[in-house]
This record gives sequence, structure tokens and C-alpha cells, in this order.
Amino acid sequence: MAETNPAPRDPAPSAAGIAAAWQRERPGTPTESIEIVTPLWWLGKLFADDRGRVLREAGIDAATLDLLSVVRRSGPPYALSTREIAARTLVTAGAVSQRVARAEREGLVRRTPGTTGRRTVLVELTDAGHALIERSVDAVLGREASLVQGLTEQERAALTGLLGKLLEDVRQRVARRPE
Amino acid sequence: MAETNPAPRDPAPSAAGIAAAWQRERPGTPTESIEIVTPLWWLGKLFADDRGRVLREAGIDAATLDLLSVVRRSGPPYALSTREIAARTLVTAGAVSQRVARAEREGLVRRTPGTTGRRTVLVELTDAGHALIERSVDAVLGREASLVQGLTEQERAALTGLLGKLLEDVRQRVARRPE
DNA sequence: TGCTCTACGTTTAGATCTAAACGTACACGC
DNA sequence: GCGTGTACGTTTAGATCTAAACGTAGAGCA
Repeated sequence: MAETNPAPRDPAPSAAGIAAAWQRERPGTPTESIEIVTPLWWLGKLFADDRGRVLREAGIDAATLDLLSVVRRSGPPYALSTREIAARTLVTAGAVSQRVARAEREGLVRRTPGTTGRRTVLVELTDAGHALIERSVDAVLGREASLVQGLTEQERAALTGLLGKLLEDVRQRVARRPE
Repeated sequence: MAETNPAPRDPAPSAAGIAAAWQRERPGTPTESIEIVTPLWWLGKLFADDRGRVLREAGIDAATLDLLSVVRRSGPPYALSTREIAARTLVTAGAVSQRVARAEREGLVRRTPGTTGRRTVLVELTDAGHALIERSVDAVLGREASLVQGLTEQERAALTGLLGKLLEDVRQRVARRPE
């Protein structure tokens, strides 16, 4: 029998509950970040799992969608170097190499020697790859759009602003490592 | 030579840029969710990677921290069943079993037959495990707290509220799958 | 011209997760 | 009392990722 992560019959765990538990067990624990970082992580997982379900029906997986999307979005001639793809998808170049190998095996992309100097390899969409991404992207983004409808227009705008600000700030703090 | 994900020398990619690219390439693409889901994902990865660095110095990994934390937080007698742990940490029971096996090999936890009926197995903290989590939790949470200082008190409260609301709402929409 | 150094893509080894198959203890109905 | 089903933890197979080792093409420079 399948063993998917059972839907919590208990009241869904809450970030506030976790912070409270730490305070109860270890008064003074610095829990200020928990109610931001934890829901953020849970939401990421919820969206990722849901996206996985949508993609399974579309006959594509998240890694391949990620790859085809970034190339498609870059516009004509729909070709990007491995390194460029790695930087834009937040995975290592090694992983990109493997993803490209898989997608190539399925006939979705093609590797061509980069015309520009350097020893770059361009990853290019085939017609099949182009058709597949065209077919999937609306399904994925449409579903995600429906998932955020619980927030009002104003709330979504506020959330977008706060996430953007936090992202930019955390990036800087993480970049200059100290403290 | 190492091949870590190079810090983007280019301007850091932005969610707004991705949405704009889709609109340019495919006018009408439903991109409303991108500026929420994408930064949310990126922030999750930033926090996770940073946490990994902090933990490496503390001599523990994220999976083990997750395990020890949930047991420690449950309070005396610091023992939880495998199933309970799986539900609270959002990984499958199989993964918990493997995590426990690793932690047990390192002497951080102990498996004891559950006294209560059923065939439950309780995972219990050893003294070493208790000491390790006690030593790590402030480091991790303290670092995270410092990472969210770029937001004002009010902004953090607003973000907490919005994330909480969205989380609850998305959970419901995902639970009753349809639409 | 020839040497060296750097950038880049690929390959490999190892870790960890999920999904599914198991094996078994206990509860429950007959 | 006894079979049957269900809950639970573990094991296994397979997928995918990261980190590191490679191999090589060009750029820069003497």
C-alpha cells in the first residue's frame, strides 16, 4: 500500500505552536524567526508537492520544467549555456548537465556547440520541447494562481513587497558571510 | 576545485523579471502567482543553505537537527513515536526510520518499545543527543533571527500574518484537491 | 610560438529522499 | 477463541542532487 505523507488528522501543526513549545521548554530561546521561516518552508513544500501532481498529469517533472522554462523564457533563439542555466535555476552545473542529458534523451532539447568563442555548449529547445513547455506552463501557473486566491489583491501585493524586501536583504546578509 | 553555486555576478535574478519575461514571450500567461511563489522558494533555499553552514560548524546536519528538535520540543520524557515524528517533520515514515538509524548509530537517540499498547517504537533522546540539541538550537535560531532583522518589527508582524493566512488557505485548497 | 592559467561542461562517488513492498503485532467481529 | 484486517516501523529499489575530480579549450603573456 502506498505510504504518502498522511494528511495530518491532528490539528495542522502551527509555527506559533513550535515557538511556544521552545519557550515552554527553554525560556529565552531566540524564536523570533520561527513564524517567518517555518511557514515559508511549509508553503514552499506545499507548492512544490502540488506542482508535482499537476506536472505528473502533464507528463513532465519539475526538474525538466525548470530547464525548459528558463530556456523558453530567454526568448529566441531559445538557447542558453549550461552555466547560465545553472545560475538561473539555482542548482549546480553538474545537476544541469544531468538534467540536460535526461531531457536530451527524451528529445526535448539539443546540445549545440556555442558559436561564440569560449568552450560553451548551448542547450536549445527542440520542437517537441517547445511544444511541451507551451502545453505545461499555463497549467502550472494557472493552478498556482488559483492557490493564492485566498489572499485579497491588497494582501497579495503586500506579501509580494515584503517577500521581495526580505529576499534582497537576506541575500546581502548571506553574501557577506560575517555575523 | 569546488563547484559551489557561484554567487550571481549578474544582477540577482528577480521574480518580477521572470514574470515580465513570460509576458513578453507569451502575452496572457497567468503570472500572478510568480512574485509570491518564486521569492518564497528562493528564501527557503537561502535559509536552508545558510542553516547548513551553521550546522556544519556545530557538527550536526539538518536532518538530525530536525529529528532531535522535534523530540526535544515535545518535552519530558523526550520520546516520540516514528509516526508522530514523520507527521511533524513533513517527511515520510521511511525517511524517519533512516534518520533515526543514523542518529542511533551516532548515539544521539535510542529506540525503546512503546509502553502503550500498539506496536509503536519510541524514539528517545540520549544524554549526548540532549546535549547536542541544546548546543545547536540557539546557534541556528539566533542566526536566523539575525537574518530577518532587515525587516522592521511591524513588517515582520505583517509578514507573519500574511504567511500564516496563506498557509492555512493553501492547505485547505490542496486538501480538497478539486479545482 | 609556446606555456600557463582559468573557465566550463561532464563524470563520478556518496548522501538522502520518496514510493512501494514487507513483516508483524494488536484490535475487533463473529 | 480465532481469523482477519489494519496500523506501524523497516527495508529496498530507484531517482536526483551536491561536491569534487576531471579533461580540455582558449586567453593572456613572454
